[in-house]
Amino acid sequence: MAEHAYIEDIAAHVGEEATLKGWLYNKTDKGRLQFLLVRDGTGVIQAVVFEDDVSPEAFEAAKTVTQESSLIVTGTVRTDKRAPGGYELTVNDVEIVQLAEDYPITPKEHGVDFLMDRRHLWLRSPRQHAILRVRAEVVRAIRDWLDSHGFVNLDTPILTPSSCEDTSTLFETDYFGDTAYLAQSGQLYNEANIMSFGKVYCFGPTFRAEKSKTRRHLLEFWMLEPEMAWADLDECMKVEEELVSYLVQTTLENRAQELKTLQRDTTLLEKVEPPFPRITYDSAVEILSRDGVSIEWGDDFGAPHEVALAEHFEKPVFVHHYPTQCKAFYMEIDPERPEVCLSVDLLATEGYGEIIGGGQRSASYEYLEQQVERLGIPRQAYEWYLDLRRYGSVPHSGFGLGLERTVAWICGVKHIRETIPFPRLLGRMYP
RNA sequence: UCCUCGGUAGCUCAAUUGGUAGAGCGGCCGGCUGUUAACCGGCUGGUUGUAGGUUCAAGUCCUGCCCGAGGAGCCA
Repeated sequence: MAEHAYIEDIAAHVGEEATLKGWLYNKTDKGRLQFLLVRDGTGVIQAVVFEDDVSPEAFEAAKTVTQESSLIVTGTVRTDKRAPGGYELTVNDVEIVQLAEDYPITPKEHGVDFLMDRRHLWLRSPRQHAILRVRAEVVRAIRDWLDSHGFVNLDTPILTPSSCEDTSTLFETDYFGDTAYLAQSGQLYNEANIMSFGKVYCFGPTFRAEKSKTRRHLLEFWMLEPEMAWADLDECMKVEEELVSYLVQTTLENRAQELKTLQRDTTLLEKVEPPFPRITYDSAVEILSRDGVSIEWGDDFGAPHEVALAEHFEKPVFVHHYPTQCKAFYMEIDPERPEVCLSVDLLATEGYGEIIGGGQRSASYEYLEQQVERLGIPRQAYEWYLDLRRYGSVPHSGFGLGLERTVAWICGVKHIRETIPFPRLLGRMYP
């Protein structure tokens, strides 16, 4: 293919002739003057075609080209205050590569159902493009930060054997006669990995067959799970706030244009720096009862509680020491108060709720053995996990960060479905 | 799974107390050298989700079903 320029680099081509390859985003027909808004994945530029400047064939192409047709335009790059973006192409040739007919998504309003059925095309819209660029930035930042802070990336399996008492929230698949389940978490495997590598993380898709139908849930979502040997609850929180602050600040810096497209008010995001406020579950319950949001000690927080709590803070807030009964079986209990455990959730600002759940894991063979027995979990499936406490057990902590929830928060988008290219939702697996 | 709301033109919606189904956008034709979701004139558009029921008459009222949205629970 012949060399061509990209719109994001267009400033370097001012005064030169450039060839752009892309798609027609929109067009204004002024008769002898055609304004073509061309996008190429890296940006959008206005290409101006004047009848006297081009061949009759090229002008005809400009006049008849339709929304989302693929095209190649050649022209001189200029700065122009009248142009959206500040740069403009004075065209001397237009070639239609493929003429799109009746592209369904117009620049006007559409409903959710209509757009979701056309997700493969919706991805081209400026807003979706901006959100997914932010997603890619957050992913890059996650890896950058962890890789440069001593974490080893060791991904964990997606096909896993039955390992809990309740398989109702697991997707089931055939494993040559055995039953395999799609992973809900890589954490247990991470715990094995840290005993070899110290600090590790896995980052990949996880699956929950929950019949959740809310703006915060996907059946398939991406979760980052760092795990650290020799880290207690406090160190866990420090890593979380450092990481989250880095993600937010990096995105503010590198994706300012996209956040502007999304009309994101970044006032609160700019304040996201360590340390984050830390409150215990007990004081969270107190705050909530003062607010008149009913909660009984021992109950886990629902979405309304998380929103009400977060409203008291201008930064994400840690809630730690949850009741042991409402957290996972492997959480370390507080030696002073066994009714609470060394767990911590991070609640985002502005009503986005929980973006991280984690804490210190139990290092005790005896306690975990009891837990497995008490909950009626098949012991055989956990023998390897118990081994980790038999051969050099150490205090350790880790957490899971929901990528899509984090991206939704940073972008300020209402629904998580827009933060992943092809969301898997209750009752929706197409396209 | 439960609660609430909805389904009318390609899209977004309107349609009075049950009385001839409408607008904007899109598309098509024409006009314009500075448009920013352009504007101006014309044309094009319908098995009102589905199956029954009530009625002289149903988009409108009743019942079942299907589909969607918002919320709850659960969680990242």
